Amino acid sequence: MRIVINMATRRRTPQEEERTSDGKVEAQAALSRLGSWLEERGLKHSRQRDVIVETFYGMGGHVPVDGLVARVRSLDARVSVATVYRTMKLLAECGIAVPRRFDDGQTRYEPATGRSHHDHLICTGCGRIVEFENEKIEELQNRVARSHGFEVESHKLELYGRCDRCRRGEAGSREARP
Amino acid sequence: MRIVINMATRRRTPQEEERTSDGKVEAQAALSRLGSWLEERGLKHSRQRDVIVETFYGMGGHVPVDGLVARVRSLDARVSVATVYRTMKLLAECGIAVPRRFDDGQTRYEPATGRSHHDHLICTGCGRIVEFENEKIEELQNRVARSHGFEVESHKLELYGRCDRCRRGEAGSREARP
DNA sequence: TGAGATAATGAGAATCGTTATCAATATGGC
DNA sequence: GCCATATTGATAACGATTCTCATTATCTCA
Ligand SMILES: [Mn+2]
Ligand SMILES: [Mn+2]
Ligand SMILES: [Zn+2]
Ligand SMILES: [Zn+2]
Repeated sequence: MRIVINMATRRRTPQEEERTSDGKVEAQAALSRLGSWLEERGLKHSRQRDVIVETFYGMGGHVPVDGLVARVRSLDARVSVATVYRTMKLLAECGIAVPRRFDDGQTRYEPATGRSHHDHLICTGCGRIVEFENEKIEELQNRVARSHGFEVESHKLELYGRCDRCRRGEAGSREARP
Repeated sequence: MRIVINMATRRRTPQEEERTSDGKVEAQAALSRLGSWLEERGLKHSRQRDVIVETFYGMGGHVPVDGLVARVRSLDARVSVATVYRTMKLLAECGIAVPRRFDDGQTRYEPATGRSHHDHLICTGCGRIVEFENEKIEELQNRVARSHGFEVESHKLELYGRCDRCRRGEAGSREARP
């Protein structure tokens, strides 16, 4: 077995993340990170920000804002949509969440703490989203960009298709169809 | 020199297309293709569809709908936005135009006739859009998808970064900033 | 050529996701 | 607790696109 500190601190792959994350510890880390980020720039804490962060981390995956609003409101019915949108923007700014816009015109957020860059496979049947990393593709992207005089700052790579489950006729849907 | 028929009929690369397309001949081809497509399903053709197709092909590149509307209206001020949207959807359906949604929330269309699949480099400085094809990336995409049980139907690959011109400080803008 | 059937159009209302406005409220340092 | 000010909630506004529906154009066939 490896040294525990090592296991805990290195970046996890998407697959590992999916297996190990239960939301609770991640949420705590995110909250304290948000806390110091806010203090550094003279901003204030709030009850609703805490609720939103905890709920967000509790949901996991690629969370659409309206879904998050619904879940948050089941805990505190007075939280407004505006606050949820504002808070998720904050989380993106301070590196706690990453916004994703797939092809269905709504922004989803996914937890970012301790996770590495990855791209997405999206099932056009059931909406399932699978993450992958491919160093070779990234390398080729940089190469083709440079050959056209570009320096890549970011990229978007989404593969749309049918997952194995859907090709067999089942219609399981764990993530809402995007 | 190669045989002329061969040069004229094979699919052109993005770069060749950019150099050779003047819009006029392409527009004629597109119009007749649209004509038979409409007749095949008992639809009618119309003055405004002709104007829209001609204008669209005259503009070239990656045309935002509002830009197309403006240009069309300079020829016929009565054409409504609804008609332009409807027509562009038609053109997409019959394979004359391809819709593209880059990261600025508006749909652009590009001419599709006789062009091959390609992806895009987008300059975050001036909005310039450069097209590229990379067979190796496509191959790797299929491979990674299959390894996760997916069969790719379509994909989106966009590389965002700064072009050579912009990195040198110029701010030339041939395509509107997306 | 003209009537009838129906597809297409134009104007504007409606939609959707998101952001802006602004008065009311909460927070944090003193 | 007080005050300055950051945050909130309710709702209006927004931009892109689609929908509605009454009017108009196109096509077919006599
Ligand atoms: Mn992800
Ligand atoms: Mn293109
Ligand atoms: Zn599926
Ligand atoms: Zn540029």
